[in-house]
Amino acid sequence: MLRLSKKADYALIAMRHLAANADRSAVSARELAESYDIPGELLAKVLQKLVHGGLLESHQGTRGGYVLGRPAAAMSVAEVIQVIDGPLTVTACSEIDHSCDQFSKCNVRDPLWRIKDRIVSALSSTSVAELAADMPALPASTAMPVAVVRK
Amino acid sequence: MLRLSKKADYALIAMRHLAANADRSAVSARELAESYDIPGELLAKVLQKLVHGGLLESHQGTRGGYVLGRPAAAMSVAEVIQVIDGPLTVTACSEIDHSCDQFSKCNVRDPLWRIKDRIVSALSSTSVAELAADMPALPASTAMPVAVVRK
DNA sequence: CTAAAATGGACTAGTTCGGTCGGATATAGA
DNA sequence: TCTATATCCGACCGAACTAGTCCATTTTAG
Repeated sequence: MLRLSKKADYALIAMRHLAANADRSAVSARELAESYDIPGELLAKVLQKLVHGGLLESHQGTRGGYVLGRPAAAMSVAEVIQVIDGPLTVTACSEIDHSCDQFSKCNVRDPLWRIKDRIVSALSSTSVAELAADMPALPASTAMPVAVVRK
Repeated sequence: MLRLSKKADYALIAMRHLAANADRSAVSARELAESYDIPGELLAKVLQKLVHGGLLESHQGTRGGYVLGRPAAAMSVAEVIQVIDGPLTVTACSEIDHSCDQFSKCNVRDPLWRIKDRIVSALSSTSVAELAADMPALPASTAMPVAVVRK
């Protein structure tokens, strides 16, 4: 699998939106949720975590909302994911967690850790700014010719 | 997260073992399970999947067991994982699955797919043979000086 | 014939995940 | 000062998934 969680997805979508509209003032959780059809209260949680992680700044009260905590170029996809889902690990074990039943006898740990490093580097070398630069703007309906979908 | 499943772990451990002992005759599921403290019947299922996927060959009956289906150098970690856990996907959506609620409005899909490609390439470029070459042999207790573990 | 092995389906307990609910606090603007 | 609109935060819930179990069948070497 290696799939990232829905919360992490939502976080990246929100970060990308805020990066693309960095000029505008704070954007509310509600506005983001409606723009992307994300359950509002869940997105709110995600945004709060991003605030705790220092990736966003929040402004409470009427006309409040969220703004990037740092320049988009200085925040990586890896950071966003880690703030939401915790440490990036491919295996159950890590340098500080030997609790896996197979730890002592495991014969694939080292090579897998090395693969993990490559994955982390792929995620770390992509900045939120790059996410935002990737596609035109939001409402510009991405009219790419969708390939025929067969079940 | 991005963690791979326990079954995939078990599969890799087994593949590595069989690659390292490719000279010997078939190894039984039971023997593998005992060597690595893996629940026997679960490992059996995993091995069966690997057979279906063509990565292993099985011999039934007394003194039966499993052997590599191809040279270890011709099987990648990516293949093993896919045979066990299905297609490698980072996002809920893919080229053939647009069922994600956010698909139409998603603004991070393309960059994430590109990251996925990098991950797949990391997994595809590591062969089972490399796994096996990585550490000495099995019982040679890896006496690496374990760093002090705190909490 | 028998013991050891793979095969394969059904089932279960536990955990995680996505999502919801409710209340508390903060604040801009009328 | 009052109110609508926000963030904040903890508790909760159902569904899906995961790891693991159980059991019955088939194959085959000795």
